[in-house]
Amino acid sequence: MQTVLLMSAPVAGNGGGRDPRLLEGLFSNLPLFRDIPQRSIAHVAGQSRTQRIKRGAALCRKGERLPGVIAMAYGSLKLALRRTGGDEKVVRFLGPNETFGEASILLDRPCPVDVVALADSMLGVIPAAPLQRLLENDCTFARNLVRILGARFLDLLGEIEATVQQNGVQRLAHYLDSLAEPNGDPDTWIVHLPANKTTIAARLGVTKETMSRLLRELTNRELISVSRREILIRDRARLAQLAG
Amino acid sequence: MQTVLLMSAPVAGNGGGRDPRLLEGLFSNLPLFRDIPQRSIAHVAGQSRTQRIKRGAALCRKGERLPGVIAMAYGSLKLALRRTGGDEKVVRFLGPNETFGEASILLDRPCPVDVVALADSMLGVIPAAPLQRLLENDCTFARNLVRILGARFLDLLGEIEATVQQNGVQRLAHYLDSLAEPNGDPDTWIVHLPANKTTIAARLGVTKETMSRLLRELTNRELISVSRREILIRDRARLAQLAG
DNA sequence: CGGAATGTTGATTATATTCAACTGTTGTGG
DNA sequence: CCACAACAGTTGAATATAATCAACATTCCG
Repeated sequence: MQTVLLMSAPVAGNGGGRDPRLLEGLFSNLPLFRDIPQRSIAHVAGQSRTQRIKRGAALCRKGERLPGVIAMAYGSLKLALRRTGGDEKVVRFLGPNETFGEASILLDRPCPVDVVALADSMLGVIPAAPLQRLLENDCTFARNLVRILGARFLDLLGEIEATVQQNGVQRLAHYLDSLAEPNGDPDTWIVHLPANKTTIAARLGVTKETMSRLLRELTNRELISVSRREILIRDRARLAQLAG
Repeated sequence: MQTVLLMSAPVAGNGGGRDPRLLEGLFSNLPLFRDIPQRSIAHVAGQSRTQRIKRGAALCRKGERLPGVIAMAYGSLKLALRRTGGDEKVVRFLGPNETFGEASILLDRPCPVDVVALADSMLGVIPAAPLQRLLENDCTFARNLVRILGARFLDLLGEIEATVQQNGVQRLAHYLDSLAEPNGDPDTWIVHLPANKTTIAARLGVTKETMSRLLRELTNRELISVSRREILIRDRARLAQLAG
């Protein structure tokens, strides 16, 4: 642990600050900077800043300019599209060591989604300029970006596939299956939902009411049991089968 | 016009063949190879082949390995996801000088969609090896890919946004508006549908029956008139307003 | 403790699908 | 060139799925 003496320089009241050490450590573990020389990473970190953001606050709204590529240190964010009627479709959750905004920043396009904190969070903000320069000068960085953007593209296509060819129950079953983690008991699995049920509903493209009914449906079939954000998978095989 | 003497070397019965000249010309105009030295393009062309494909035939099925990045010379393809019940969701149409498969090929992933010819077509097939080599050795190529993949990603996100927050009429209105071309008359616009109505329906994510009803709806409101694949936009302002 | 946020439930409604029958169009081989 | 089969499009009725509306219950936090 760093002492207060080493802690970051002036932190603005708005939650922004500088802390090149911390940023360099954060960036070094990102796929974005894989195999990039440490001095390049340090240089980018020197141009970047940290930002704290409170649960419920928006880092950026759809259509605004993103301040830079976002690299999560801790907490969690949601990326969401607004829907008619005030509700939303969550496109992705963002947790520690994940990044967002590469495409928007490098193509100089406005932010395609709302970016909102689900919990008090801290993240690094890497402005466009040093990334553009790195893209010009370091082929490894360009190749990292090709991998990242390619994977994002294919993931998104997978999302479309799921929403287009599966109904609510199937999507929920698949989602739960994808989050299943081993339990003490070898027969059952546990899922800890990464957000509240309303937000998970938005992630699955249904309303909270529908989500509630879907969970009850699976509970009635004795496939799962629900307790707050903890879901016990009682019959993973049948659940997976349901997912298609 | 080339004479028979200059025409491509042995063309296999399956529609595949070699024609480095033609391929080099085709590739030179692609964003993929922008600012790439002609000799590199020629080298890639030397490793590539042409392929003819008949209307209705599949170039590749979802889950299979793509033979390479596809570069359209003439004709048109659809990229589609299969849905339960045998119908499909068309993700993209592909016309002359457009490319497909960069992400799948470079990340060595299976083809994420069915690729089917809507008309007799010819295309270039660029196998993975020379592209991988170019990616390793030519930063410009890597940067081209970053632009292309980034744009594809943002386009796809736009698609999701449209399907998620607009109903059928709105999507159709927006789609027609996006295809509108000037007419003789300055008050009206014309749209030539790039495929038959069933396929356009699949592009918009509705059934052909719904598509038919939507078109009639817009016709009844005197916003358009329909004649085969030709659609006359009679009131573009109101149509665009409808699109939201 | 109390108010705000989150979640549940039932009744009703909107939107588009499915099914079925029918019409129109196109392209092919006799 | 026509007959005809395959394909494409239209229309109506019944149905499925999930959204919306409204009321209430529960949980979370300050």
